[in-house]
Amino acid sequence: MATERYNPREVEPRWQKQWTEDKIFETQNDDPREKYYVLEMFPYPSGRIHMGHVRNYAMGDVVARFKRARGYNVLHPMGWDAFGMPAENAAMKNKIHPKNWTYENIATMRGQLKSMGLSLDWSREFATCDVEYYQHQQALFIDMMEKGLVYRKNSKVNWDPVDMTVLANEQVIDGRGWRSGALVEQRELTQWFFKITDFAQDLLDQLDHLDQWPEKVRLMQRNWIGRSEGLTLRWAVVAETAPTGIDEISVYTTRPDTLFGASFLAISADHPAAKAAAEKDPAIAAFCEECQHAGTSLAALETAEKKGMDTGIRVTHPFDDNWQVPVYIANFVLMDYGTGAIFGCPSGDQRDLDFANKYELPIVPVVLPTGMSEDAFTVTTEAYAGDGTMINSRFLNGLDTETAFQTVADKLSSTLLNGAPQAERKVNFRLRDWGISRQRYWGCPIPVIHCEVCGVVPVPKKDLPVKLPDDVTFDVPGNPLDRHPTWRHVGCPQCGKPARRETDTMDTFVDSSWYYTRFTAPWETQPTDVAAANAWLPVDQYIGGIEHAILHLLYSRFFTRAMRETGHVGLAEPFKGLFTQGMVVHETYSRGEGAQREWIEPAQIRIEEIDGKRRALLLDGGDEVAIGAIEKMSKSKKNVVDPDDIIASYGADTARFFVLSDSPPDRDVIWTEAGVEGAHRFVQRVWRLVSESAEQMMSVVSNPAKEGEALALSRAAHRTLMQVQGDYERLAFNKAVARIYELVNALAQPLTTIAAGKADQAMVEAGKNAVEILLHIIAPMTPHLAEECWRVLGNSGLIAQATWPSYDESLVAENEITLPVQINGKKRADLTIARDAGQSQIEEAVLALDSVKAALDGKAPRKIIVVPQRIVNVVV
RNA sequence: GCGGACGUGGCGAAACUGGUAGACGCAAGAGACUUAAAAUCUCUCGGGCUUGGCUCAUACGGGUUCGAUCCCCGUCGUCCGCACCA
Repeated sequence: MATERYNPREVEPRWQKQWTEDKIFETQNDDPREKYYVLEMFPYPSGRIHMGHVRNYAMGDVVARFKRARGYNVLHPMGWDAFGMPAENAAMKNKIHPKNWTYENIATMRGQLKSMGLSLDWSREFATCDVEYYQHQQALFIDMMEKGLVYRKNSKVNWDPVDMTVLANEQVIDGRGWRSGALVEQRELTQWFFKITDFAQDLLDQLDHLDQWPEKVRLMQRNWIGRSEGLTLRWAVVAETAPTGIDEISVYTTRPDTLFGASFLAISADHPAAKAAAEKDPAIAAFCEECQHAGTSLAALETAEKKGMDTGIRVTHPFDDNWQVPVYIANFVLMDYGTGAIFGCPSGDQRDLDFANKYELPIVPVVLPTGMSEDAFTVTTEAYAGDGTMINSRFLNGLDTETAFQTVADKLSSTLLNGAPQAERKVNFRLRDWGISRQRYWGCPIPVIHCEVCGVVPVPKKDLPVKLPDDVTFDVPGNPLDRHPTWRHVGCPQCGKPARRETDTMDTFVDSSWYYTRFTAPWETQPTDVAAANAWLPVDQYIGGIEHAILHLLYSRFFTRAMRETGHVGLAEPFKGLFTQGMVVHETYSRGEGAQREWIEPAQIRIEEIDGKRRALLLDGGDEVAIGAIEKMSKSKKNVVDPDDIIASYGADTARFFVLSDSPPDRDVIWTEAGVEGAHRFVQRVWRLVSESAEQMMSVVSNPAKEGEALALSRAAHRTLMQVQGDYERLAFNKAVARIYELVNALAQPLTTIAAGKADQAMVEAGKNAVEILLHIIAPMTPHLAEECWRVLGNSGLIAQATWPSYDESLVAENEITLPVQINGKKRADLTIARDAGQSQIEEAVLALDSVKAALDGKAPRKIIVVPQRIVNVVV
């Protein structure tokens, strides 16, 4: 009867081997059962998995195993988001080829994931840097080109003159390249763009129907798309002030109602009128230059002074030919939003007001806040941007802002200027088209050829893939594809003359925008097997970090739409359910101050409590170090715990169980050594209780008790089964864990009695039934432990393939309930009564209680409130 | 600046979204077993008091309600997203 301690180092690999040999997680597309697609955001192969991965994949695995037990045909695949800059950085630093670096990392991380015992279908695995994958991405690109969803245009980019590359905005820190530290220049380059703005309205509208997404994410996307309704309004330039070729300036406004409050126009330094004015006036040219070199960093934007310069240009007010308005170049006007020009109404916009005060422009209040008198209302330093009644606005006076908006829009839409309507209603989006050109080697080559005669020619599909050449060097900065001796030279597919390949590669976000579709038929010779994609998609449950709330998820939503337009899938929304998990965080330890500060790894520390205060001491030498803030695990703060170490010392089940317990899954979880030990104690306890009693239970039938001593045990098991089932459906893993602890606590006594051979037949049968339920509900979280316990109970099959048990209704429902009894809203007593007792029966019983009698003191109660199955409140 | 979320014991958190506040875990304390330690088991564990009971307590101040951690108004604090978007 005495059993050994549970040894995960021996047990876990054994079951992993069995699962692999039996191929039980390999999913068939022709399986007739109802489908369920669960997916965790695939990892970037940076080198080793971290605790964030463990948490992410543990959650997905619980869902996959649970749904499988519930009878679904579950698709749970894994792959690698394998293109990107770190591989090239490693190449430059360590003289290793990006391809080797990447595939070596994948091999390492695959092994690590396998040691977690995840129920993944490894037969569908791929990496985005596999030619077999990116060739299809190139085909998609060509199809999208044909549908007009791809185009080229000149665009301003952040250019790092040292690394000789374009940088993303996130890679520019305080105006300098994040790697080189060089001052970043603004350069105009011809870049490839995806027309995501074609779908702006639909991407916005469909957010309302994504009801299994976190509200937070939907809101972030809504803001990012940034829809606004307004007017483009053309202002005639006063002829004698006009630069060459400029006879009107078009502005975008969401507040045409405030048109009579206009005191200036402001245009971007990149606006054609500004450029024209600059040609004539060196001072203006100098100002434009200054605007263009202004820092793009957050700090620079925050503190940047609003600056402007009068161009000398004057425009005529749309409603008054005798009213001239000055045109300024302003450093805060963006060329790529609206028309690159605005009209300023100082009384209604704080920024316009600051500008007007600085350059002594008129401030005319035009909107009177409701409930204020016109005499008392002035605008000096604080603008009023709200709604109200129009004043100082001629024919608009007395109208509300909304009516005034429509009046102005109607009038100017039917007024002609230079032969066209002076204004047009216009919906604008903040969302910009997606620039995908990257001047990098380690990415998917953009499959086009530049021919001097034919222009831009897509690579014919029969010539795909455009493979990355292997023989590249990284000893000098810049894009190795650009300086490759032969790769870029190619014959034009149309005219046959010498031409050159596009050397830009695609943004890695393109790779991750459709991988979930590829998983549905990774063997297919086309990008997708449409039938398979339509059958599996949408992903029922997608799980990943909140950091992808906007870009990855929005790009994927766009891509599915683009793939629908090109006939590769039949739906628009790829992810039905989305869950954003919290991070794994850890205390930080350090010694020293300021620049001398040295961060210390948790593995080198032991925690002791001295005089009631937690202290961190170095293992080596025992010096005390400072305990710092709890932060996201990061290499720089050294507060990382390596999953390999945890799995080696405690096993995968303990690691999985711990990251799922304690914190709600969408919140951060604090990694502590004590917490892990707690999880490990649980694993050991379950093993001990089950293995010690298994021999007694092995030969009996599993049977819940309906009466007698064992009833409580059966009730606890079946109630827990019902609750945990609900918790898993809602991804409330922490609650499931709490209830499982409760059940194990309830099982401890009976199982000990059974193990000692002192229990009667009914108890042993009920015990076996309860243990089986326990194993089923822990199996998704701690699959190896469940499998091992399942075996010692005498089962020959795998619990990973067993069907989820159903709970017995009669054991879940209580015949008698205990109602709390309140007097004036404060709990004073309990009342145990039949579950189906009627209102009057309950009232009678309540009035008979001693404490109620005492409180009433012979008087009748004012009111008795009975909430069925909940509570009774007596109002005295 | 705009938008959003959150605030409950020493700590992570529960409370079926208006019905017994603190389940479960961690930490701590006491005890049992042991030559000893580990492991295991039992008990205590928000504050106060006149302690078999009463009372206060869910950031703070109000309100609605028979009843508020939950709804409403205000204040403070923390975190997140966007950020010159016209």
